[in-house]
Amino acid sequence: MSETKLRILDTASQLFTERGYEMVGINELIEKSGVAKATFYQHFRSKEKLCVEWLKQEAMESQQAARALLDSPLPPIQKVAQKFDRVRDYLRSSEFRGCAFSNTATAVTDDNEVRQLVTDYKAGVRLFWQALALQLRLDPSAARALGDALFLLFSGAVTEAQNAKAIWPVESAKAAALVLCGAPAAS
Amino acid sequence: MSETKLRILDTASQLFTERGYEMVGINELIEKSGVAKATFYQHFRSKEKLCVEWLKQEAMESQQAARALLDSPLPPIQKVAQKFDRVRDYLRSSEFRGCAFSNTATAVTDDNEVRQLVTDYKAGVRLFWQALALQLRLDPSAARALGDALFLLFSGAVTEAQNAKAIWPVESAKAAALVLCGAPAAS
Amino acid sequence: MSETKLRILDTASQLFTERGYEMVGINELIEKSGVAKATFYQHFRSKEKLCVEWLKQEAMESQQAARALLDSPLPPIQKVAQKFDRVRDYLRSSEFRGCAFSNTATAVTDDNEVRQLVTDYKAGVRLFWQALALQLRLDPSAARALGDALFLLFSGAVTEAQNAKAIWPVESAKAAALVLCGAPAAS
Amino acid sequence: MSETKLRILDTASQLFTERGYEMVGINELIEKSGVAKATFYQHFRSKEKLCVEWLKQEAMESQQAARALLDSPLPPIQKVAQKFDRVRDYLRSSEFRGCAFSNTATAVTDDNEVRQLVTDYKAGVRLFWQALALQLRLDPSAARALGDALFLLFSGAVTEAQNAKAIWPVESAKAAALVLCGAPAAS
DNA sequence: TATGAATGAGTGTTCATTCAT
DNA sequence: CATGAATGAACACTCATTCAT
Repeated sequence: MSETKLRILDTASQLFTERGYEMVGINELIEKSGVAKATFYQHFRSKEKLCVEWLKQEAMESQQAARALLDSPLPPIQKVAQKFDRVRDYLRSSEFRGCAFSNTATAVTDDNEVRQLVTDYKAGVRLFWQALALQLRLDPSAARALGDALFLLFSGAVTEAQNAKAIWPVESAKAAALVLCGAPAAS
Repeated sequence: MSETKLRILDTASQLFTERGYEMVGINELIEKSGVAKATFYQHFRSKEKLCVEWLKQEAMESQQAARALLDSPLPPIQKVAQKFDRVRDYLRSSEFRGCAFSNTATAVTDDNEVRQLVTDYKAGVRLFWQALALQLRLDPSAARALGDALFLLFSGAVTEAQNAKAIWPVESAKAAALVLCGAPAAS
Repeated sequence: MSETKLRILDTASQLFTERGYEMVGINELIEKSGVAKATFYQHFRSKEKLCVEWLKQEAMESQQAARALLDSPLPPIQKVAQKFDRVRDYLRSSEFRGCAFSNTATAVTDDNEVRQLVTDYKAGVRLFWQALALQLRLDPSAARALGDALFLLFSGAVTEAQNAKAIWPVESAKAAALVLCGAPAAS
Repeated sequence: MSETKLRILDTASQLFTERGYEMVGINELIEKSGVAKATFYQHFRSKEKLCVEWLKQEAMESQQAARALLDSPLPPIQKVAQKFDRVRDYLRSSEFRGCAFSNTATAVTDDNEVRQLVTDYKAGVRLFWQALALQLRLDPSAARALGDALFLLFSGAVTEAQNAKAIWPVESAKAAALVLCGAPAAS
């Protein structure tokens, strides 16, 4: 990937994260990237393709972090706690902009490459939580149920932190998650 | 409220719900409403004001349903179940478009009347879940924690049902909610 | 003239004077007048007709004042001075909005009732200055020349006071006018 | 300056001069210029910025002519006469559209870049007349007074030529100007 | 006479995209 | 590989005016 293309992608990542896919125009994007408009279109066939590449990159990074956490030697219950702590830090640092995938999905039509990407990404995240739940309990059926519950708690926490511009949803969700995992409730 | 204004508001409600606030232009809106552009602007000072009226109406209906459920003679645990069942039916009927408030919030800048409306609405929903939790347990502190957990599970279920275009998140969230409420787990 | 019509005309007079004919919309006009839109159009066939009635009224008042000044027992040279003093006071009180007729003429097409009104009004003003000049000197030809000069000085003073948002053009024009009239120059 | 931008500016100059800044819409402008709307906005950030560029160009040309006249070896009294003769020719050729700066000032709000441009331009013209007066008389104070008188006579002549669609105001003002300059009156 | 509701034609501006070089 | 210039279609919004009652 050329240095120019990377610079555009970085700029896009920053702007899309900050304000959302459709609140960022091509003009601002190329200006902040320092490239000409035609140069942009040489690297990305359309704004939507740029969005796709951005989300693919985000998905890759997210999946690597997820795998690393799964493979780490921490006790599973602490992995759960860490996941919430990390998103708390991320939300604080990003002015509570929430989940890039969920947010972007609201801005595109249904029969759309971006939509498919979101669906696939979310399916992957769900699998992560189920795998993590498997590390907690041996019964596969119960693990799936617990994993889904944790996934949904986590998703709700991110969404409502974005809506409230506050961190309490993450803390509350973390507490509930630990309860569901069988840990003694924190005060 | 005049019949024309109601017709515009109904059209807007449908289009905004289906495709989101900023994916719907004034031109389409007035065409589908069957009114002239100037007629629209005689009833709504701006597109954003229309959005505000739409969300206010949605909030009112939602709050009335919430109050009715709280006041109903059902056992509290069944009220929790019903809440999830209702959103399941709604999501099915609306092609999984998710929460109008969360979705709209992603499409507006931060210092904005719409944003405030979303924040206020969500605060109201949170209070609903806490009140419902209070009907389950006597300890107010535990009730608040449970209420928040249910609120976040519910929110996550709606978000991920929208992302997956599937109903399983609602069912899974409902099951987890019942577990948190102390009910014996359903299969 | 009905009381309603008068109220509209008064409001128009104020708004047109303050901001100019085309910077004032019908909507603002009827709102500030406190009448319904259809009521406005019952009294004035169009915005342009309103403009015509406004200018006619302005012209009448102006001509009455001019006649009164001509007929007053003051020494002619003092009448000249007074004319400049009065416009100075008017400009100060109106935030230097200048001549309603000249300003309005710039905002309408050429083959237009308003344009004709402006032309006629200005011809009247020119005659006023010539009549005043006649009171100063007996030679009719020289009086016409002096009258025109005073007319143009006066017009330039009003225009440039408006452009500069300052009163000096009126004072300078007055001084030059007095010189032209044969008075000893003021310092 | 690109050829396209120049074409737009030329078209604007012509239309604004003929009918005034706000009587000319962007649509007509681009159609007469033969460019697409977006092309226009690539060259001018707004209609107002176009106006600014137009007036700046007009001001530059005017100032160059003024300087050239001041520097010419003509007797000062003939420079005065020439100034009036030139504006007479211009008014005839432009259907008596008058002063672009004065006319435009009536069409914009007060706290406005265009307004400032007008004020500055007019201050420059005033200085021109004062400088010209200085070439006639040695006493600086009297020169300032004479310069202002000539400036206002000139301005009034242009305004009233526009209102009357006639050339006599320029001729009368010229005659008066020569009188003020101490020349023997022309018939 | 007075009005509330409706309108067609326009305003200035921005969008993502393409072309010729 | 990069660019400056151009574009059609859409954007949200306002204009002066008219209609039915």
